[in-house]
Amino acid sequence: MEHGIKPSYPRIKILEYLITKRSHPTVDEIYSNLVKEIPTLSKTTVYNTLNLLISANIVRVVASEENETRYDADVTSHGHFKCEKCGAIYDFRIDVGALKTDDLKNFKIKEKNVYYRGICEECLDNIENKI
Amino acid sequence: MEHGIKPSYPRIKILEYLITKRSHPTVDEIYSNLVKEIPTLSKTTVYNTLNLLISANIVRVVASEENETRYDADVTSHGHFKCEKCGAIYDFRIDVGALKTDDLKNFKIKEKNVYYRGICEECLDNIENKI
DNA sequence: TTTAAATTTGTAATTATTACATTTTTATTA
DNA sequence: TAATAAAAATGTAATAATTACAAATTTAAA
Ligand SMILES: [Mn+2]
Ligand SMILES: [Mn+2]
Ligand SMILES: [Zn+2]
Ligand SMILES: [Zn+2]
Repeated sequence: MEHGIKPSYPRIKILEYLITKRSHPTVDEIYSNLVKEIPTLSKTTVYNTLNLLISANIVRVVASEENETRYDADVTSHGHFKCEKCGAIYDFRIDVGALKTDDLKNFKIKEKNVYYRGICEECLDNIENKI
Repeated sequence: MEHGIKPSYPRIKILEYLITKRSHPTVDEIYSNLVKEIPTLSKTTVYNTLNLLISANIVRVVASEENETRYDADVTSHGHFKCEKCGAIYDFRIDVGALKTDDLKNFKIKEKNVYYRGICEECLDNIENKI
């Protein structure tokens, strides 16, 4: 595994889950799905591994207003949209660098997050079709 | 109180705390400070009141990566910067409307959050002075 | 193969938040 | 004003997320 982390089986599977699913899952989602394949997996290992991946900058936490921590293996700059109907978190492209932030000119910015909330296209369509 | 909420004493004090302090406090901070003045205050009341103010759109939750909910009585559009040294959350002006988001053109956006993390000017100065 | 180091596990502790029944306060009406 | 009803606040218990930590297991090194 990259960044000097030893690639144990649980670690590989957890990162693989994040990369392939791209659902910005919670610890619970990761654990519930992987425990089928790795019956000895513990939730503590999921927490440990995610925190390890975060300190290695391979994984990021999705900023949100909810008190549910969601994880993302895409560490490139992009925004998140959470649908309040279906709960899904969508990625979207956004040029965060284009934003002028004079107020922070003497601050050291390490990470930028853009988080929107609303109703996704699919849920809007469903509402229309019900009428 | 605005928006049809009856202005009880705890409600007034909680909103007043948010407006005057502007520190984006946690429930714990609000409770710990106000209980000095209102000895019968309960933490549940703080939670109830904040949730009430949120549904009335008088108060917003600050989006972040931490699992600590922080509240803000400034519901106008602005960004938040969290200093990882001192923990303070700074407001900054940002023109969120300037961001193009073609990916979300068929989505209904209800709320936009911009959250930065890094080191604030004051903490950077302190680090320099120690050298 | 022995030994040491790293990783994983399970349980307990901590913390944040909500649920809910009871009490208190406030407003309404006789 | 006194009785009543409605709203708000309180305290405790329940739930859920996360971390702490010691013991067990696995992996790597000698
Ligand atoms: Mn993402
Ligand atoms: Mn603010
Ligand atoms: Zn949706
Ligand atoms: Zn600082």
